[in-house]
Formats: sequence, structure tokens, C-alpha cells
Amino acid sequence: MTGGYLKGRIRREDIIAAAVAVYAEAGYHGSSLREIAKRAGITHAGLLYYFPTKEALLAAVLERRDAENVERERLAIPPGLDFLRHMLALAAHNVRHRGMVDLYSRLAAEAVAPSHPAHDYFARHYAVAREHAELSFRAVAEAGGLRAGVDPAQAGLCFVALMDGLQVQWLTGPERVDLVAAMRFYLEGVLTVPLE
Amino acid sequence: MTGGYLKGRIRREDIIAAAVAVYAEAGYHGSSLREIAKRAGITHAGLLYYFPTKEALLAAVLERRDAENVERERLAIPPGLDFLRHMLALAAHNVRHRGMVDLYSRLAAEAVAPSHPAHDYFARHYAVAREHAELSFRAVAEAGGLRAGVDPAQAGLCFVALMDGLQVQWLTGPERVDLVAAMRFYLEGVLTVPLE
DNA sequence: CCTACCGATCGGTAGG
DNA sequence: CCTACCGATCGGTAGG
Repeated sequence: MTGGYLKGRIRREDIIAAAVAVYAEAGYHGSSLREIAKRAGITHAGLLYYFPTKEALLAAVLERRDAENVERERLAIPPGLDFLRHMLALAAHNVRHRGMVDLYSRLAAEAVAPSHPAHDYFARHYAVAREHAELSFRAVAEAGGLRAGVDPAQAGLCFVALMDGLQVQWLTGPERVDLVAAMRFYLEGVLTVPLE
Repeated sequence: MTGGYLKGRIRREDIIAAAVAVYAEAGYHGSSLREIAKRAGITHAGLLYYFPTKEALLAAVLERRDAENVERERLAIPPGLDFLRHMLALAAHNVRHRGMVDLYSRLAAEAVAPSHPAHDYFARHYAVAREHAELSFRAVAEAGGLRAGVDPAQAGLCFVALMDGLQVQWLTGPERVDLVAAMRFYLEGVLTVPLE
């Protein structure tokens, strides 16, 4: 007699997982509720019982991405050298989980349009990422670990931008780009302390 | 009695210009021949008289982008410090021509899928860009202008990736990102010679 | 959750 | 170059 709610939550998770896969392949505008529903094993009308519109499903996907990141990526990590190290580990993790990188890169490019339903999400995401990176470089600088003359704000902006740009090149030709080595190259050029 | 061919060429240019604008706003998959045709002042069937399929129009757009770049960007510039300076000038140019940056960023992200009709174009584009940047840093190194221990290959890859990543952040919030200053920051951190 | 349906839009073709 | 059309697909709703 119990379990009704549980089943619903599992269904929701199935649908979200299917949406992540399809968004990654086709982008948001390019994907259809029917294709997502099929992969989740229901009809598209059934999907709309759980998520009333196409946009509501996108919102749920972005929410779950954040929830995962808060748990695993731990923005809770205080800004500083450890955070930069952690981003390197995240890059290594991403290389083994192409789906999430695909999703992120496709949606970020689509969402530059202010009318895109994920625009505000990415504007906020970038602001937070830049801020956290800048504070990290600033903390490292105060500990004497930053090369002379390096501006923490610029270093933070470039760190975030580099990660994004490398991901697109890596997705385009995975065998041609060593994402983690390139990130390490950048950090080693800016820091005066060892990374590990 | 003359001019028939000329008129056709002008029409083609109108259609391509309209396609650039629509691709930039909606991506390739997200744009329709009807919308592009409307902006060019004809019907979608009329457009198909000039470009027989949706893919043929995309190919024409990419070809024109290359033609423009060969002329203005001059990959003819030999690898070296002048090429890096030129990329800075190109970044400054891009900031005043958002449409081309939009088009490029949207298509690049879409085209990471090997099945995308522009995939090979971007794979080649990235390979050429990395190669040219690497050779530039190598030339600078031989003239003693590269900081000790900097690998030209990594510096080239990161230079190209940084440009792409900055463009997406700049498109998402133009008032929050100074694209040219960030590029300059990166170059000044890697080079030991002044940029201007 | 499904069946059945709606109006809108898509790329492409026929025929002129 | 246009009118007129095709089959396919879209997001969403009704009604159960």
C-alpha cells in the first residue's frame, strides 16, 4: 500500500536521466519529449504527467546537475589552492563521463540567447564560478603562491573560460586533446607552488 | 540582357547573410528555411531553388566564413608574434561584431556530435588553429620571447581554448567580461616580450 | 499513466 | 522564383 510516492520519484529520475542523454546529443531545442519519453519507457503524454511542460523538465535537469555538483564537486570547499586542485580532479572525472560535458557545453552555447530558458541559470553559474576562482587565486596570492604581477580576477576568468573551451575541443576530437594536462599547464604557469 | 547571373549571386549573398543571422540566434538545427527565406525576402521554396537542401546552405555559410577569414584574418600571416598580435586584434573586431561570434559558438557546440554536418569543418578548424598557434609560440621561443619551461604545444592549445571559452562567457553577459583584456592577460603571462 | 487528438511547423517536391 | 502540396514531427490537451 506504500511505495506510490517512491515509484513516482524513481520515474522522475528515469525521465531526468533520459533527458540528460538526449539534451547532450541534440541540445535543448533540438530534442523532443517523445524521444526522451521513449528512452524512459513511457509515452510523451505520460512524461507530461510528471513534468507539465518542456521547460519544466529542463529546469529539473539543471536543478539535479546543481544538486550533484554541490554534493560531489563541493563548492563548499573554501576558495584556495585546494579548490583549484579539486577542479583538476573534476576535469579528470569529466573525461570519464562524457555525457555531462556534452550536456553542459551544448546548453551553455544555446543559452547565450537571453530568451533561452536556461539563460539565467548559466549567467548565474558563470558569475559564481568566476567569483570562486578569483577568490581562490586571491587566497593563494596572500600565501605567496601566485606569480608576481598576476591579477586574481583575470586569472579566475581565464581559468573558467579555459575549462569550457577545452571541453568543446575535447568533445570534437577526444584523441587530440588532453584536457587535464592543459588545465595543469595553465595552473603551473600562474602558480609558484606545486599542485600536488 | 546581362545581369542575370549577377542578380543570382546577389540573391545568394542575401540568403547567406540571413542564414548567418538565424543560425546565430537559433543554432543550425533550431533554425528553419522559412525563417531564413523570409529575412531574405523570398519563400522557402524559392530558397531551395538556390540551395537544394538545408545542409547545402550550411556548407555555403561555412565556406563564406572561411573566405572572409582568409582575406581579413590572414592565416597567411606567418606564425610568430605578429600572428598572436593579430588574434588580439581579431578579438577586438569580434566584440564589435557579435553576430559572427554567436554563429561560431553555437555551431561549434552543436558540431561536437560526429553526425553533425559541420563536424568535420570544426575538427579541421581546431586542428589548423592549434597548429598555427603552436608554431607561433615555437617561433617566439626560438627568438627568446617565451617564458622558461613553457611548452609551445600546450600554450597553443590553451590559447585557442581560452578564446572560445571567453566568447561564450562574453555572449552570456557582455558587460561582465572583457574579452580582449583577458586574452592579453594570458599572452603577457606566457611571453617575456611586450605585445605592442 | 495511456489513447487519441489538436494546430503549428518542419524540409522537401511537383509543376509551372 | 512562386503556389500548392506531401508526410513527418512537434508540444500540449482532453478525458479517462
